[in-house]
Amino acid sequence: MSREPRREQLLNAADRVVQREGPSASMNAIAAEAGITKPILYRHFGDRNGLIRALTERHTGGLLAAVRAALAEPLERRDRVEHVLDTYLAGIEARPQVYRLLTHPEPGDPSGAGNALAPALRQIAEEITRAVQNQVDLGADRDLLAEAWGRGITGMVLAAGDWWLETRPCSRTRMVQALADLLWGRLAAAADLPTAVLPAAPAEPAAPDTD
Amino acid sequence: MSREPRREQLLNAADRVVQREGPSASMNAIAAEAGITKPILYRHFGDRNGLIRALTERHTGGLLAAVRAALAEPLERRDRVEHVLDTYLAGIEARPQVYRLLTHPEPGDPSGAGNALAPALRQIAEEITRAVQNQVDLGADRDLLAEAWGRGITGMVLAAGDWWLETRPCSRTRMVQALADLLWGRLAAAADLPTAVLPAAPAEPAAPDTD
DNA sequence: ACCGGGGTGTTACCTGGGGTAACATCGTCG
DNA sequence: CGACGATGTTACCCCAGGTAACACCCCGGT
Repeated sequence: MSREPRREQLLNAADRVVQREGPSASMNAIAAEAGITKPILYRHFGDRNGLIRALTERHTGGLLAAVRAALAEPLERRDRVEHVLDTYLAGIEARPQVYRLLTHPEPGDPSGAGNALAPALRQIAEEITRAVQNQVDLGADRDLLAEAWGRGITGMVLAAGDWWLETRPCSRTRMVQALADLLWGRLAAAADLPTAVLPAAPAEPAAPDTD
Repeated sequence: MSREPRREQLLNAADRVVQREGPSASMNAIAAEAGITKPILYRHFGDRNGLIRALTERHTGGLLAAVRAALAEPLERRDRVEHVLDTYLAGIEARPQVYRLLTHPEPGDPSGAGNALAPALRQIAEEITRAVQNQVDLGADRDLLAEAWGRGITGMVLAAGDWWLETRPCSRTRMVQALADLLWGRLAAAADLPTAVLPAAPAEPAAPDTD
């Protein structure tokens, strides 16, 4: 038979293991879960990265499509942005395993710049960039701003969403509001607090652990 | 003699190797560079993570201190934010090796949520949170907003800075402007572009709000 | 009926990295 | 001197990624 069906079965097994043990699951474990041995996995996926990549693509497709759709909703801009934020947070909330794969940069990557965002997130960043380019009038700077903002917003949501998932400090809608407010310049618009400036020395205000 | 001097020498060697081979350099390689063998490294640093952590702390101290200082500059808020952004970008620009360590989440981490930001970046996020809490009047939501924004801004700068370092699409000051503009709500304030709806949409809404 | 190819699967092995045990040495301080 | 705390070593363990060589099974072509 064509290799595709088997591949799917193997991915199912890999999926189970990864959801149980995290993205660092060993090839042996995955093979065992599939009831077979390693060489078969390597025949199908080349190497570990290939397997993880296939798994990631399979999982992130839904989230990416959802974000893309949210970016195209015919809403007021603020509502659309909130919708996108909510879509992303809902996605990572519903399936944390997906989230783990999503943010897993490059399994055993060589290093260097360019991998602060995992591939799946890079795709989301590109969607945002495209949406900004298509929807917002930014004058001559549009390309630069759209790209920088696409990456920046993606990173912002990644880091904030990660923190939210971990500590659950508030409801999802409230988190969406907080992030949308940030994007809407609330940081810039808010008033100064009166004093609260550093005393005089470069000393510590409260608890600056010097790691 | 106290262990400290030797430790420093070992860190120097590790530093050389990491800068040459990236953060995935092996303990053997580091030991060889130091002219010794593995067990000594383990005596000093416990395990690989300990070594990398020590290396990271050594390198990121400067950047963290610089960012902290920038956050406390007595400037208009916009200028202060630009100053912080510029400080960060200048830091990663000047020493990309530092940057690599900075963003290296947890060497061989177990996975899960909470490590989207590497430890060093988490410290930066905390600094931002503190600064926002101390300097900006955000009403009742201050704690939530400050924390969410601290993480969010850090992630934004991480992702955008990563892209900037990699592709160098513009000068540093221009990049700073782009990010500050984003934080200042320029995305929200800009006008809509006229049409630019998705071409592949199944059906076009008769009177889409604002697309 | 035979054979070959593409699929399935296996056992056994290599490489190399993290990490440890056991042992040997040197210098200093009581 | 002896003990301690540092230096260092060789040799080993465990396990993960990855590969070689071999075996089976089915199906379609000649």
